[in-house]
Amino acid sequence: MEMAGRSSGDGETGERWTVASLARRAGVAASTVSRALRDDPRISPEVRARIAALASEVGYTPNVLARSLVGGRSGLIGLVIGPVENPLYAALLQKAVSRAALRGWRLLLVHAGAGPIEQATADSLLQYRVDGCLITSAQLPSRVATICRANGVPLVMVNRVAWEHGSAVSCDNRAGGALLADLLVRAGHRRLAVVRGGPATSTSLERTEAFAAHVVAAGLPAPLVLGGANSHAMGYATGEAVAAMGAGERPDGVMCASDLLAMGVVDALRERGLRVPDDISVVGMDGTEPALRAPYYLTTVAQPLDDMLERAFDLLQDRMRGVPRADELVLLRGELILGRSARLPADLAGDAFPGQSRMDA
Amino acid sequence: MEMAGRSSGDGETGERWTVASLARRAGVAASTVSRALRDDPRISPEVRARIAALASEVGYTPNVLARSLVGGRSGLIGLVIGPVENPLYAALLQKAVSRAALRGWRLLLVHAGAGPIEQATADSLLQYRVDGCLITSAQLPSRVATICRANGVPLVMVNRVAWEHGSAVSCDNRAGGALLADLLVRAGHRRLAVVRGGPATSTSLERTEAFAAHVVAAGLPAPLVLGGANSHAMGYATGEAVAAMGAGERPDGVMCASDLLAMGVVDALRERGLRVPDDISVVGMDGTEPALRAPYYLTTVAQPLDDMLERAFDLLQDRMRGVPRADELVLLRGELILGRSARLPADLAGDAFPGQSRMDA
DNA sequence: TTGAAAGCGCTACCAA
DNA sequence: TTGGTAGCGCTTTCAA
Repeated sequence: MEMAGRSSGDGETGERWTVASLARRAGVAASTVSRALRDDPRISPEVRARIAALASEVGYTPNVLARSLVGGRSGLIGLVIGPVENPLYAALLQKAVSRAALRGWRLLLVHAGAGPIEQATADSLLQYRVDGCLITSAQLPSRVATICRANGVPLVMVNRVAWEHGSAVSCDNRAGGALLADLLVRAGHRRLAVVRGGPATSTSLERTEAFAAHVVAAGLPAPLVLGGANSHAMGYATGEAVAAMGAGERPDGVMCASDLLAMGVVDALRERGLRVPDDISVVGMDGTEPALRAPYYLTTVAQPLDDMLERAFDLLQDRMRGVPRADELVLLRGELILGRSARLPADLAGDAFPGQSRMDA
Repeated sequence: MEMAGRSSGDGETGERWTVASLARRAGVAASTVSRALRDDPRISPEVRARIAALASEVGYTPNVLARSLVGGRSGLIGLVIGPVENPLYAALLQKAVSRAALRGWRLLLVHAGAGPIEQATADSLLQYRVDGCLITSAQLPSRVATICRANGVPLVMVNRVAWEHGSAVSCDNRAGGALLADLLVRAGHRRLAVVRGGPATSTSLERTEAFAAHVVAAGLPAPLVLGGANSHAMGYATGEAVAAMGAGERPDGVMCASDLLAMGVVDALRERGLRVPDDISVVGMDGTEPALRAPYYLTTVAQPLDDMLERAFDLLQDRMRGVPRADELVLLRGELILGRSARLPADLAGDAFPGQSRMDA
């Protein structure tokens, strides 16, 4: 009943309409229908209008699978996303979907989560002939990257540095780490600590290394190194450990490799009766939404996710057009967000209350 | 260089291998290759082994698009997911991906987020000939549902009741609401309030209605009705309002339609100096991970997400096989989680500390 | 400006 | 057990 009522030579009842059935119905050739539907200028306005009307009347939808078969492009982008319990990846996912749609691409969800990618799953990239692949995950090695490279599938990674091959768009983690170090140092902190994320994640390494380097360069002792996995639980455990330290050795400022870690640290410190930032300053990095609101109001460096994705899709598009291009690494500057989780330098103290205020990093 | 070295009659250099090129190379017919690769029992073991070896040697990957064209099924499931900043949807997404992979399905990400689905996006369901569709979102009306129905695409909704058509798998929200009401009433709360989510979401309505009904049935005054959107911000605003009430009129127990709301309420109450649960009990619903940990340790009803998805995929699979089946509504019981955000009835008081304890709902 | 025919990569059918 | 052929729905030559 969605189809045309009568099932004469053309509208095969119950079946979906095709270019051929439309052509028969309209009394033209299939090629004409095909061209008309894609607004080929060589088709006369009348015919085009007639076919367009017919198509919309019967609710025709082109079969992209068939189109891809001949055209060679599927319109699909493979998406590998990190653990979405991390709000950062949740945000990336959401933005990626809408941005992809703007370019007429659809996302094939290849993997989500922290676990390794199974072979069968990775194979689907090839089986579905994805035009490109977007990897959003901090883990360094990846089977998907290997497959893409071996098969000429354009690949862009977001929030991670390309490991062996593929292009990448990332926040300038070193700049961010240095920025936070500068902030804490200028605010008068003297005993600092860093809480690291996963040992194999470029983001964590870059952020904490740059922080430490900047602290040392400022003449302070090297920060205490804690953590080692990117999770709230790890942050919490670290916070407990810090709270258990004697007042003489306890750091007065803690830089975390991610907001997730920072939230865990803050939770543990507060549960142990320590006040943030009065007793100890905590800063994070990522700028995820839950970290910016109550009860954290975290001082952090926000990743410019929209810009990152836009650039990532640009890189992908260039390579999908077939133009051979070398791999690129694009670094975008993060934005310092002055929350209420860290003591501020005197010259900034006015900015921090009551909400967050932002300044370019 | 991924291809075979010499480009004789078969291995077209740089191009991907096809059934035809494999056949030429192996000196057999294309149909033989096709059958051999799919382990058709009619192919002799030797030939099959030879072809399998060749295929794996050259790194052949079947083109699913072409296969779908003839076979009629794409192996794709369209996925519409709610706002993933809500950890509930993030968890659902992650579980859906891995569970789909177990059945050999891939997820085509059609939409993510709270916004409405654009027409072009919804059309992709038809264009890519998805075999079925999974909607995970609390919003009641949906363009996608209409499209699926009009085109015979099997549709299952998770965490929401089917609006006009389609099957659905949901947590038994009424039972959950009643369970929480019972818990609070038995613990001696006398002035209760409910914080509702979006006005058009079945989950919110069912949960709060059942809660209220149960409270009234217990002989207490009808709960105060607050809220009206499912977000942390709304929870926070509601918590502020509650905190501002005079001690005489302020509720002593608040039931929230979601964990997200409950977290907001708790954050606001605490920021205003009220203690949870000493001054006021707060319970949520969903059982999302952030709500279960510090600083919330929420008392809530956890949705059995794994079971829900499994059932949803079962429903989908039945309908994808072509067997005509009526729409079904599957309700699964949630699990009461005794956290630390609500005062407990005397008979349960021992269970609640120090971690969470669980009991079947 | 339109039509006829070939073919994308694969599977299914009918013979051999 | 294997091969040839047709055809899925579409686009794209090449002719008319």
